[in-house]
Amino acid sequence: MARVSQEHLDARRRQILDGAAVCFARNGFHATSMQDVLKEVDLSAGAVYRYFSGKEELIAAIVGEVLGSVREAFEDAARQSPPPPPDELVVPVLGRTLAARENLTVDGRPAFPRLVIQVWTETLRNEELAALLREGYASVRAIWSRIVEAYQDAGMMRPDVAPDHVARTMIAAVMGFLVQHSLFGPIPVEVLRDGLRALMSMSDERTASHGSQLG
Amino acid sequence: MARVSQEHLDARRRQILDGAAVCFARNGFHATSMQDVLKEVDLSAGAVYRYFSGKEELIAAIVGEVLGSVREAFEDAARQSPPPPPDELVVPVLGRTLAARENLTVDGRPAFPRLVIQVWTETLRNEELAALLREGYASVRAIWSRIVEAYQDAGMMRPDVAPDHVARTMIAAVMGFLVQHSLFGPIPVEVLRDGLRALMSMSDERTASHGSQLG
DNA sequence: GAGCTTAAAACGAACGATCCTTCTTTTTAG
DNA sequence: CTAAAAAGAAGGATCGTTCGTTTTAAGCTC
Repeated sequence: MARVSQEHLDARRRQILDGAAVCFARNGFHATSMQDVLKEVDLSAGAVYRYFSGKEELIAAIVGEVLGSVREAFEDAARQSPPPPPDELVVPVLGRTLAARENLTVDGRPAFPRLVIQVWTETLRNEELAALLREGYASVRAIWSRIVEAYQDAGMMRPDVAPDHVARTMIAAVMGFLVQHSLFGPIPVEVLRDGLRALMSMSDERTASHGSQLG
Repeated sequence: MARVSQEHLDARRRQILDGAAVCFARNGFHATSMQDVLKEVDLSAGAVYRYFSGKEELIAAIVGEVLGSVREAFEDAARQSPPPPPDELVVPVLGRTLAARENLTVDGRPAFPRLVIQVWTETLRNEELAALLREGYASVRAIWSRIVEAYQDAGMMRPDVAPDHVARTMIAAVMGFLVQHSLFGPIPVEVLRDGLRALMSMSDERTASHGSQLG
């Protein structure tokens, strides 16, 4: 094809990104060869290298997309008003995250959660990508801290804990759930929701004095 | 050296494992070349291949050790009697995990948490290692479920949530904390402890009827 | 609108580099 | 002196990438 429509070019680029994403989710970035990718997307080297300057750029593009999707999932969930309690806040975050790129699968399982872990390891060796991750993390952390402050202001939560610490704890729970999802297969989101709900039911008797006027 | 003492053989094996672990924590298993490992441990190929049949076996050995250490950390913490509440249970788990292989560092930072993430990705592509991970996870999950049952039996936690769900949630929190530690640098364990403590202080008003007789 | 033109798009063989591993040689400890 | 341990050059395979060739589709001509 020559002098092809912009839509075709975009579709090709996406085709390559999707095929590469599947390969990377299956085997990781560096155990996946370019030949693997070429076979998966059913294109020749010449075709792929027209759209991406090399493997590095392909990886960077995918990492960027994945980080963006996760960040959006966290930020969108936090946009709800009024902010739902933690156990319910976690549902839309994971819902959106697990639904991301649902069309891409690795032996019948969604590829995206696997991709997330792979992306984490890649940020460990690529400072540029690490900076991107840090930026998104900082943003999410700040937004979620606001929600925690709301909990405290409403007397729903003891006020003597730094909101940031609670935010990081909640983010950790979501991350860990995502890991379990990747490593052990699909888990209903309700597992985490109910788990948090149960934790929330534990009256803390050691320093019980906080705003909630007990009925 | 010829006809060398058993201790020397053991020390060599450990030297190789430690050097390789640092390399793998830095760059991942498959972006690390054998030459990288050889340079790190300051040995020749002939020496290393006397102790390990190849890269694959080296990876498997390290993955096994890492999974074992993490599993021990989780199980040991659960052995405390009486079982501490979640926020305090989490402290020894992370303490032991973060202290594992503390002598190994990647540019000044502990290598072990990074290694954990790398291990996860490796289990995604190696069914044998995946089985090992599943086994350890199942064991930890069962043991932690017991602790949750104790919470419920003592009236500290609402009894209408499956203990396994709570166990998985707590494990998720620890895993996620570990991820944050790897990706963003050292975090005091108190962050997670206080975060959980705050969550535990949230009286769940929707279905408040559970055993704890509010004083 | 059929056929030709042409430049873009895709192909795929092949290159140098690097990979993991082997194997011969050298060194070393008992 | 001897056999184990370590060395390190080199083999074969595979890697990412390039580049000359072929195919294709949009535009032009008649």
